Amino acid sequence: MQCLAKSSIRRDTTPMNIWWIRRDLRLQDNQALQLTLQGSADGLLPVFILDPALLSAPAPNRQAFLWQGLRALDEQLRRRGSGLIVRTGPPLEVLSRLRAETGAAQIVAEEDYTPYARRRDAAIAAALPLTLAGGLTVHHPAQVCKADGTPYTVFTPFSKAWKALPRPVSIALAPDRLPPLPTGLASDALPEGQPAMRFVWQAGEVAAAQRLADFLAGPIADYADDRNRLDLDGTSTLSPYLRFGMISARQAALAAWQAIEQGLGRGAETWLNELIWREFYQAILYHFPDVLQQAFNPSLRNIAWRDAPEDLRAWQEGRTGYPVVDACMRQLSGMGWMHNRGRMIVASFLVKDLLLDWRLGERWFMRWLVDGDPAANNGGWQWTAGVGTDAAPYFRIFNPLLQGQKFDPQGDFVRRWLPELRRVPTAYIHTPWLMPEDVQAACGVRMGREYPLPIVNHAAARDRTLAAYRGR
DNA sequence: TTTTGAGTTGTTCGA
DNA sequence: GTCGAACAACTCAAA
Repeated sequence: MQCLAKSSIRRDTTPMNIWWIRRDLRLQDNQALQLTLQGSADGLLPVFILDPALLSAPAPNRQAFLWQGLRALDEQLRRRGSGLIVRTGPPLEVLSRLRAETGAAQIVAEEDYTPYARRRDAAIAAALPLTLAGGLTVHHPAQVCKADGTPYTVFTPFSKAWKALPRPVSIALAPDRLPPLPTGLASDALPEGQPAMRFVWQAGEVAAAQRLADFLAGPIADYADDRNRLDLDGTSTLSPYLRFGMISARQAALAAWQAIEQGLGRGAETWLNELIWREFYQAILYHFPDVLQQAFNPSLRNIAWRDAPEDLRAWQEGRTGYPVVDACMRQLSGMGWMHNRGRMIVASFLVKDLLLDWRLGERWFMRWLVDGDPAANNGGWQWTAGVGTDAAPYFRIFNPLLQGQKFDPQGDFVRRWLPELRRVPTAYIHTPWLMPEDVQAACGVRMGREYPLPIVNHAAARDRTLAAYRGR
């Protein structure tokens, strides 16, 4: 009762519930928010917790995006008569204290499927009245299972079962008005946060909706073909928004279904499939949390990876001597994002040309990606390395020259991210080491000086990798 | 229980 | 230049 006496909060008038915001930074189609409002209490306490266990991981771009998104959410909340409360510390302690301060009854949050989130939530649910709501995915991972109740581990049957489930019919609109915050409730300041690069991402629900509208008005029509082109803006670029729930998976899927009905068939179908891939990897992580530590496929856990820190650094810094690989890596450091085709190219290069452990690449991506999501990132890396569920066949090794020529035919993408190659003729843009001396002189790129020679011979590296995979 | 068909995203080689 | 087959064998999912 001591804390009651000390407290300056009026807690006698309005009973309230806590909306614990984690990766659902939106007011529209937010099941956790709806559930909080539907509870017995009249008051609403939107809370974001700065959890040291999560924020200690180096991810400057994602954090900058998060802070910006929280500011945007705070503004949306204020406009509706509420506001965002920010607190710092281990979530269990923070929530306990907050309940003591305000007399809040229930805590509601959107369910998250990472092993850390599940451990955390289980511990909190054991001590406090925590209710979890769906929303991170369209369908809960436990819903998309085989007839015998076990999870799918192959994409195609998973997607068939996913599509056979009843479609969500409507989304909940953002509430017009929200109950006011109790007076005198302390809130920590949001960190400023410096992104590692000139930030091109506009965070928040409004920006997400705009991005979706732009995608639906243009690129979706040719998505089936153009999504693979590095030199075009053919993708949705919604991944950072989906990562932080600034748009819900359900909103995206509904948009895809509508587009299909409006006759944007092939493009929209392909995009829906990509959304289902996202759900697939969330489900894999949910059912097989160990994938974050080791290969899903037990027979591929003992590949003899090379130990070559110099090669790793060359890959990280984008100076492997393969222009398309280097341009993609510079795109990552330059904008905290990489084209999906690029992710496959550089992942294949790290694993199958350099024969370095896929987990090194997984970690590097998590550090820099603004959309870095443990499930999707891990799924992608295991797929490329050929060690995961439904993995690429061992012999599927990307040839960086062919990939560059196919998906960046004029070299526009390479020139955008590797300005040192701007004057290299298109005929040599993906194979600058083949330039004769006079061409090198003419375009001002001397191999080994302005641009590195390839750090590995692809054909030889390919044979090395085939041997390593056979010999495991 | 057994059987059958299928499995995101590629490359290379030889006709 | 284009085209089809080979690259292994295995596991999954469903009948």
